[in-house]
Amino acid sequence: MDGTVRTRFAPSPTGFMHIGNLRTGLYAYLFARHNGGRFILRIEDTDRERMVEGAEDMVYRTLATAGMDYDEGPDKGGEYGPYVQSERAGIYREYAEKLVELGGAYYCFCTKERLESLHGENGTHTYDRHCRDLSREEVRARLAAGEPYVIRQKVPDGVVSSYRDMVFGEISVASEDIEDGVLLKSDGMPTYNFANVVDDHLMGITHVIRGTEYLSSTPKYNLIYDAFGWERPQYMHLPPIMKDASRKLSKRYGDANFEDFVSKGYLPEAVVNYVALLGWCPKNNAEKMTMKEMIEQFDVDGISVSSSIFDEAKMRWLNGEYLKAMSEEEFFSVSAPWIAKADPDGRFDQREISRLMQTRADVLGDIPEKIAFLNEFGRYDLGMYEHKKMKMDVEVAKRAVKVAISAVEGLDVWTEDSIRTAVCLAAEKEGMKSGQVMFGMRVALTGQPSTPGGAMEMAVVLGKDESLRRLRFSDALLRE
RNA sequence: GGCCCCAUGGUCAAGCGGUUAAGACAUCGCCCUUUCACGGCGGUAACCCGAGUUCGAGUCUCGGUGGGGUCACCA
Repeated sequence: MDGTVRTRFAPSPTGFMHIGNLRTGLYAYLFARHNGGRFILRIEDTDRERMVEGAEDMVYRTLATAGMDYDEGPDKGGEYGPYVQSERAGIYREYAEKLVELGGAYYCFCTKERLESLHGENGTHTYDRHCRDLSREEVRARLAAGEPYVIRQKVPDGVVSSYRDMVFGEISVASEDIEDGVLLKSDGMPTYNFANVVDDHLMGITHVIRGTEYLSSTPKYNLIYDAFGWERPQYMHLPPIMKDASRKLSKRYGDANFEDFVSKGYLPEAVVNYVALLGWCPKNNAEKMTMKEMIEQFDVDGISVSSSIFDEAKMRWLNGEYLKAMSEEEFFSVSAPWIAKADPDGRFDQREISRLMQTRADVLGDIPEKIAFLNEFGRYDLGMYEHKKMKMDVEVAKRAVKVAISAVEGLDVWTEDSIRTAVCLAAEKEGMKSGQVMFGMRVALTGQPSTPGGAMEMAVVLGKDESLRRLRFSDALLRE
């Protein structure tokens, strides 16, 4: 032990990485990096039935795109491997047997039927310690006879197991409230709890960072450390992230998972940034932070004890901040695929569209819908021409569109400036306010009540031919 | 039900015995503007309830209520 902080992220490969899971890993990562320590990835696949094909790769991919680099892991190696629990089965058995020797565990031959008869009224199962005091000889004989068995923890009587959690403080549970849980299953695989204790110890984990679902069972695991004579790690339990006031975000309902957000057009760094804020507030109260800043600022004092509700609206806002902070070039490179969805043939000026979208989209996925009018233009509701403040109605619009057509049809140079000059001049000649002409022109060009830019910008994006075609179409529509 | 934990605006949250109870998102209004945005300015909005402790309580203690977690050969 050289005092180096070592934390681990230990997901089980049972599906997508949801936001709550990601945050747990992120805090473990930030804590390790903040303290100049090491961050370890361990795959917990002791439950073969729930394993999902490809889920392990998803873990690697997610960590990579989230920017959480680890020092040791299944695909990275390290001196404490293997880092996949299914490859460590022999180790757990060895330690379980050793714990029996040490008096901290015992063999149990109870059948499933017997166990089921123990079920309480509320669906609770409390093992009655039936096999706890079997004689050494009997155990040996039944083992030799090949009877199936599990190894259970022998919880000492009359003690209160307590520890100081880094975020929740003192937690104590009396031993009469702790069951003699299974450590090694009849298939020879360890239960999650036992594998965790053994692995965390063997891998030199100094700080165990995980969700509050383990807050009240930690005293039980500590008893195992004690029985082995091992030093206990520090614990940092994290409150849950909720979907609403009473439901947790969960994999089962397909809630909020990282990859989904990325494919919806969220920037990975924005998602990570937002998730970091759910349950943690840095001393300087900053909200938009780079990973580097988060590492610098990360502090246990800022972690909250109460649960928080995931708010996509705020994440949208944060994502928009990231988008706006990009250079035009950077934004173009990330927005281009989304622009192409609405304009697959590249008929329009993609760079110009990108420029217009940068301040108008919070999420890249908003882009196709906002520019759908590029490829979809036809009859539309004339009510769009109504605008009290601009003193617009269909009658004014008829004149406006006419003026707009006459103003621009002879134009050789097609830029915002040249169009504006021509339109203003024509409006003045007709005794109209230029704003009215432009308002009418914008609607006539797009058939939309709201557009990602003004009339000049829309005209430039559409180009002269398409602009005139649309203005004439609208002119005809208006006089029907 | 037993045990453990939690409780500041709609949401994220600051606050750690004395504050006009921050800030952000959302929302509303105004300004800017050729529309929509962006941007700027401003508004509405909170300490779950009840007892204590204290000169003084969002902050400490206890009780209640509400919510979450856990009680598996799942993780």
